[in-house]
Amino acid sequence: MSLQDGGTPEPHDDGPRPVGCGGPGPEAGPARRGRPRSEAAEQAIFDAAIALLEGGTPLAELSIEKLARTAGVGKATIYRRWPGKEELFVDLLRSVELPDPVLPGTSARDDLVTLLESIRQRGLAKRTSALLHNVFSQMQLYPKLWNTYHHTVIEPRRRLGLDAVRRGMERGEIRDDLDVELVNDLFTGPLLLRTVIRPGGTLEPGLAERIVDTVLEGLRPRT
Amino acid sequence: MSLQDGGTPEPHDDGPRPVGCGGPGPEAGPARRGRPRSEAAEQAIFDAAIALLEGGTPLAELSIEKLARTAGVGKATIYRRWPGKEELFVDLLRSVELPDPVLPGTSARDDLVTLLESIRQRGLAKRTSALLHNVFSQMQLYPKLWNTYHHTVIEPRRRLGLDAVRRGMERGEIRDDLDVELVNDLFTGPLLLRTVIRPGGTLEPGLAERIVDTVLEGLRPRT
Amino acid sequence: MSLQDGGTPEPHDDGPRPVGCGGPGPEAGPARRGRPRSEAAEQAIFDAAIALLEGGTPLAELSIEKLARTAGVGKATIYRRWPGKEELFVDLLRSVELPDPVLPGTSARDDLVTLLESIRQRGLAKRTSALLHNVFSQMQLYPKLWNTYHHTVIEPRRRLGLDAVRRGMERGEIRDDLDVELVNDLFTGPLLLRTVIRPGGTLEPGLAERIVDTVLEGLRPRT
Amino acid sequence: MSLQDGGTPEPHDDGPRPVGCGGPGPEAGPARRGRPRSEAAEQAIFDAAIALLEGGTPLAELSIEKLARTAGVGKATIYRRWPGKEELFVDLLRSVELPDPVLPGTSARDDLVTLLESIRQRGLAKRTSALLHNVFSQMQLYPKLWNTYHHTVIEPRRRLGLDAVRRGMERGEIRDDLDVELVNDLFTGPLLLRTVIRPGGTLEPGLAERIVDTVLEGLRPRT
DNA sequence: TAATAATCGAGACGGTACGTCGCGTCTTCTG
DNA sequence: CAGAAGACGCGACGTACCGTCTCGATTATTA
Repeated sequence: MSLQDGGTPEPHDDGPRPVGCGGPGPEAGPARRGRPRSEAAEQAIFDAAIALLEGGTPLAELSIEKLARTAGVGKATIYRRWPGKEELFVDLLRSVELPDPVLPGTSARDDLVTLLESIRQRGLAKRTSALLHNVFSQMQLYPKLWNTYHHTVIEPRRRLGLDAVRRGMERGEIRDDLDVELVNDLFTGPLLLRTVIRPGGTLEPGLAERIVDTVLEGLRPRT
Repeated sequence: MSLQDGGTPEPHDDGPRPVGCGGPGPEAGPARRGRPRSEAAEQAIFDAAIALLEGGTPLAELSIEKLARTAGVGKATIYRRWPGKEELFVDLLRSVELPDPVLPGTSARDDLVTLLESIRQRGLAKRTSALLHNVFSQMQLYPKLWNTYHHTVIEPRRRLGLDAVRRGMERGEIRDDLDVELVNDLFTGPLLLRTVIRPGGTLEPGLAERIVDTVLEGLRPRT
Repeated sequence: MSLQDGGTPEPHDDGPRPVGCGGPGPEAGPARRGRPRSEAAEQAIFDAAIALLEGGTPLAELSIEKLARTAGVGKATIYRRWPGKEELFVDLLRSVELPDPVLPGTSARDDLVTLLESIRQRGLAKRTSALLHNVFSQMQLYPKLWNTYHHTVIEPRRRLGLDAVRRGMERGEIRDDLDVELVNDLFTGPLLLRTVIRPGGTLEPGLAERIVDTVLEGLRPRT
Repeated sequence: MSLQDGGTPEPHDDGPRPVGCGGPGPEAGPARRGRPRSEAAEQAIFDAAIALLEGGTPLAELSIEKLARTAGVGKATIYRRWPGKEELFVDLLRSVELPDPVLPGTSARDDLVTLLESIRQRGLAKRTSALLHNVFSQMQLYPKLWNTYHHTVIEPRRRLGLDAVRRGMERGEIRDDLDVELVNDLFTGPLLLRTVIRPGGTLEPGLAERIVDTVLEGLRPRT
């Protein structure tokens, strides 16, 4: 599925239309024929989807039929772009996702705080935006949607965390006798718990710092 | 929703039928008239649901229609018992859920290890049983199903964790200048992360101990 | 296709529903199960079809979708009864067809005049009723519809004509050295020509007598 | 509809293009600009249509879309030439229709036999050619197609028949106290009955003569 | 024992959505 | 310009489920 290409956030297209160049320059393309797809229609579809989701429509009830009607678009125009609902939602989701954070690299603590803060921000955005909250909280229904989201959004950030932990171990900031994967989960687990599993969980400011510091220091009373 | 009554695992019934007794003997009720509901039908419905889910049917495609057909049961027989799919699944889920663990109370570490181990076991059960994994991993689609599961399964265990942490603070095993909720999340977050958010995550034996000990001790290198 | 059973003008049904008894009495049936089909719905479908056709809708544009909408009926209710448009139209057509004429048998001339007069009447009915005219004049599009109509309506009347001609030959009213089929066509051909092939053709009163008498007497001038 | 012009068998064109000359040289017209229409495309369309119809496609299922795909032609290229399916079929039909017969004029009998024989030949051609039979037998669906065919093919031959009958009356070969229209229908009706209404009807050699002679002589036994 | 009443499997009911196909129009690029 | 290619909004196709509603038949309690 081209949705997992990870790099290009371009809309999906596995139809009969020649997928284009792949070459280095725009002059290399075989000049795809026929009327090009309307960007306006594409935007109308996205807009309608967001409007419906913000209007309270649950993801499970967002039918292609209603979507086309709201967008003033033919159903075929949607099916021409995405094979089904799931792929459409992946694009929709990616179009509003925050970009990967840039880690300062000054220390393991700073990196981890930055990373967790970006997760918190995303969680807050989800909370304020009915759209994202709805989509994300119900996303596990759709395996393809979930997998794609996992590969393109979750996994890259997980790697950021793993790298930060590894660097911290090399610098002596973190014990190096521990499993890197486990250590990473100790940081991200609590935050994701509040964001995804317990959607009502509080994501107050400073939470990222508190988690990082508490995990780093441990819970034992200091004598 | 009567599904949140928490205590009685009896099937839902908000129909015209007098709700009956709940008492120990048949003489306590107003003696409901007419043909009693068939337990065989009920079991056939559960069996069919489990068979279909284990057969690979995604939860989203498990229609009432197909369920009734597979179970050899009339659709009305299903709707007479549950208002919809979600409520049926709640009952189905509860019927295979493990009971709450009993904490030894000997120390905060022991309590938390016991609690996390029970979560791990449930995760393993989900992994071996295609049924539960399917239901749980896709459950967030159905808000009611999710809420009910949250209230009846997740929340009680969260309270167990909170109590264990609080007791640990009182006993001086855990720093008491920390937020109890946060501390609890530090323990359960990593495990739920692997169970729910990252379903491929490893749940190897000893994971509970490792999480608890690492979080308790912190990540700072010991001099 | 049960539409060619010729005898019973009952609606078509080749679905999963057990077709019933076939036995001699109504008590022999295996007591078909489930909710019986609604006669009201059936009538509503017919009414809507007639209303639409009389309202000027060409047969080719009479979609099942519009029909269901007009009748206030689900599409499945239509497809449950007829496999497609053609079979529905056969029933519709038969429901307004005139019954076979009864031939007096007094003479070949009387029989043939009666037969042709009934064809003329049907043609006139078609002309006044936009419904029948539309259906019939465009019917040849649908091979199944045409075949069924041919077998159940046209062919029986053709046999009536053949019998009348044969009796006339036996009685000495008609030369018996001629092909019966050809003779019959000499009578019915002109009338059907005006009715079907040249729909604007005149079907004035007395036409049946004139055709029969002219064909019987021949065109040669009497000396 | 320009399709009823009767004379020129040129393809329909009511578009913006100046209709051109018909003259022998390019200097006679207003010098139409731009690329001229491709005759190859036109032929490809006809060929594709005939191939599909002979391949068994019913007229009702011969979509413009499939036609263009089969012909390797853009849909616009078809719509540029004909307003719709019907007009295309008229041209298609005319391109394979036999020319009007030339009546010998020696006697009413000879004229009528010649005329009926040409109808019989057309019927036979239809029977051997799956194309024409399909088109003609299903043509009544399309009112415009039917009307055009009627005006350009049927009506001229009807006039031929009427003239022949009239001449026969003037010559004393046919009783002149009869309605000319009726007499004509007596001849053509039986043959068209077998050709169109009862497509399985036999069109054996000598049928034309037998019909004409029988109608002329009448059915009364000669004493 | 007979009447009553709620259940059973079965399936029809009016709807909504599915994903596909064809309509006739349009918009792009190539000849 | 006309050519092919194909996207556009639209609407019908035939199927699947939704949740509700009759059916005849079954199985209890109550009279």
